[in-house]
Amino acid sequence: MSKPFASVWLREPRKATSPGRSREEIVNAAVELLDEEGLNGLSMRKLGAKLSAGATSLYWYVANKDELLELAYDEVWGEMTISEPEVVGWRDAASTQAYSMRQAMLRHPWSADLLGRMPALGPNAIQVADRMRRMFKLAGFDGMDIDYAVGTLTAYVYGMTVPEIVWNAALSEHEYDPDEMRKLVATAVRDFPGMLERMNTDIYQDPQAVRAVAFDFGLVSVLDGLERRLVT
Amino acid sequence: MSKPFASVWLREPRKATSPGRSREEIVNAAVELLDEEGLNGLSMRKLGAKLSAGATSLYWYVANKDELLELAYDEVWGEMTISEPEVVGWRDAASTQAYSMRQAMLRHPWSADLLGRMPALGPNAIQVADRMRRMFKLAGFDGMDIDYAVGTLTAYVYGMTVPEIVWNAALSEHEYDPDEMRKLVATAVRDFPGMLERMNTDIYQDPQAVRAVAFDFGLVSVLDGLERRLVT
DNA sequence: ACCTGAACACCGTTCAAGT
DNA sequence: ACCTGAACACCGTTCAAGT
Repeated sequence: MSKPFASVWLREPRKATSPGRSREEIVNAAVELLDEEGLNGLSMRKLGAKLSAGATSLYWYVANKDELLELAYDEVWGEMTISEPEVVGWRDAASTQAYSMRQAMLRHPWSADLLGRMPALGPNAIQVADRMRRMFKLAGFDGMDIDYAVGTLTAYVYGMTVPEIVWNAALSEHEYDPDEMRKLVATAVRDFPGMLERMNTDIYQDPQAVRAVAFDFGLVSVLDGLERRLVT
Repeated sequence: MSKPFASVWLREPRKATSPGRSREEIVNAAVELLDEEGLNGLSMRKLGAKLSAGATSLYWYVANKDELLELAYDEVWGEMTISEPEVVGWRDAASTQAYSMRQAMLRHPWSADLLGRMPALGPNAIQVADRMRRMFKLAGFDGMDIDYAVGTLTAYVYGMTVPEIVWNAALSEHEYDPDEMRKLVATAVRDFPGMLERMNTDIYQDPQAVRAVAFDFGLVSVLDGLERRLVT
């Protein structure tokens, strides 16, 4: 109840000394393990083994597993790029940013899980937020509206990408067969005739392509909606 | 790799017989436990104890813990209401739907975590999707655009609400002191002068109010953006 | 048909002890 | 300063056995 707000980012890190392992090395190994085996694949013992160390030696560099995940999580944010809004204009920069967020998350599916578990307070996450603020400021937003715009765009990308990742994960556990999937979904949806309309589309033939179109549709809508805030 | 796509919703449930426990009873108890103690507070042993049963007797009703969570998750979707779009118009109905999604998730913070972990395939989730489709159809969307519109609105609400829940959870672990929080954030943000602008606003005095305004701002933007798809 | 307890293979984390 | 192994208190799940 009254213990202080805890996050790796609010503590000074142990200074890196030359010999032995480093926090950076550990985080890199953790990201690798997470990419290969998912969130459940990462245990302190496995990570220790990967570094040919005792499982508990990691606790010298990191207070606990959650801190380690915070550090790994921020690496994902570090992969998000943005073009300079000053040269390409804010709408282009916003689109680039949105696509790059989506791609970074898709590359590291475990980030979808962490997103719902811990706040993004790392330096990379903050840098992304800072860039987006500058972008929307340049667009003409003012005061708190800048933050609201950042929040809206970020929320859209999150909300679109997380279910995509979850869906990918569910599918990757077995061979994907469009017809079989169509039948399964038809079963789930049997009581809602309106939902059956979608059955005959090509969603199940090429889900990736459909999701890309869907992402575009929503992105354009969100950007149009934000642009509208500027003129009124 | 080649095991079939697994989800509670694609199996026939064991038919409820009169004596003994029921699946419904178990799910209710699970939701209660989740509300009280969060996702980590739910273990099969604890849930068993709550029902004064052996931990492993639950496996008669449910294949594993993930299935149980799927069932609990769908209960959250069951709490989302929508006004009839035919009487209030699609924009009003969409707003109501968005607020009610947000509220349902806020009432069950563990849903933020599940969202990034398993697809929502339960009957309640499907019913919500069906209602939203009808709503956007009435608005004038056509073909796949109906689904894209549903996806966009849903994504926005997710993406906005999940970080809100995560933030609430991080804060609820200690007494909230606006000034202390301001200082902590100032530390995290120290290298980004642009971010410091926000320091002097009232975000930290009344975060709840600010988040409500932020949600509105984005919701109006998203709906405006969707509306724009209709005229062009 | 339903429920049980023992057992297995895991966890994260603490801590005294080593170098 | 760094690393170790043993130990603790948990997990989810299986399964033979009970009623």
